[in-house]
Amino acid sequence: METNTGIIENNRTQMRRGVLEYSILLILSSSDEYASSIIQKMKDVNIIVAEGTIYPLLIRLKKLGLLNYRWEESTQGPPRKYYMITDLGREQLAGLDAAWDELARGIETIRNGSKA
Amino acid sequence: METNTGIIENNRTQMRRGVLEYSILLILSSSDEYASSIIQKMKDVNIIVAEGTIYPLLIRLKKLGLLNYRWEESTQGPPRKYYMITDLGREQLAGLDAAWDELARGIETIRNGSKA
DNA sequence: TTCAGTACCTTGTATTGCAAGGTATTCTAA
DNA sequence: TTAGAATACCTTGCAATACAAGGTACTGAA
Repeated sequence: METNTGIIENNRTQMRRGVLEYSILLILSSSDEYASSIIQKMKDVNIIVAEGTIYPLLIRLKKLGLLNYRWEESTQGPPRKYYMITDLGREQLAGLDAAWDELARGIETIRNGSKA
Repeated sequence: METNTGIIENNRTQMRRGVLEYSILLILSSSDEYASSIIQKMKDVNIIVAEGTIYPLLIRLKKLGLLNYRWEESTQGPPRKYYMITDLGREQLAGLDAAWDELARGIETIRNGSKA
């Protein structure tokens, strides 16, 4: 059992890594969210990400001017840091959309080539 | 000018990284190739990869038993090391196909969610 | 006042892609 | 025969970064 620390699981992780920032910007482009809710939304689509990954990343994207945040009280625990996307963030997101499309097209092409 | 060492280029690279092994296995699943021709085939679909990346990777995949190679004379230079995929390689490739599909579906879902 | 739940954040480690540099073979032209 | 260009192989060292693990702090209930 647990033979699955192999190539596949490893690559699944690698693939995820490539789209982390992209996913975050995508999620925030439709609504403001706080770290835990972003993690949950990603988990919902099987993109698993750890806390230790998301916090530094959000801070980095904030520093780059792609995100901002506001504090908001919660009735069920400590205050939440809601992140929102900036205009610059939306600009960059458009570029990432294009990058993703290009990659997906590339993979598709190789895949089809291997059927020929 | 050259403001493009920014988030986008960086992420484009990151995205590529996630699919390096996958692309190599895909390419080798349809024909045997040597390092330079793999690099060229990937470049053809806009997945840029450096020599210093591909050689260690091929060696690693060989060690893992996913690839094998044979030497072949060339009329235009030094002998070429042709890599071929093994049965184990094909098995793993199937897993990577699934991993890619899952990721692509996940991104697609988030994307559509952000239109709603 | 203690515990569980939620939310935030930091540190250290390990992986790994790539730039740069290096070796070797073949062919061509001087 | 020797110099250079083209092709092909490979290694070393650096930098980036995801994550596991560990830590702080606020809230409400028992």
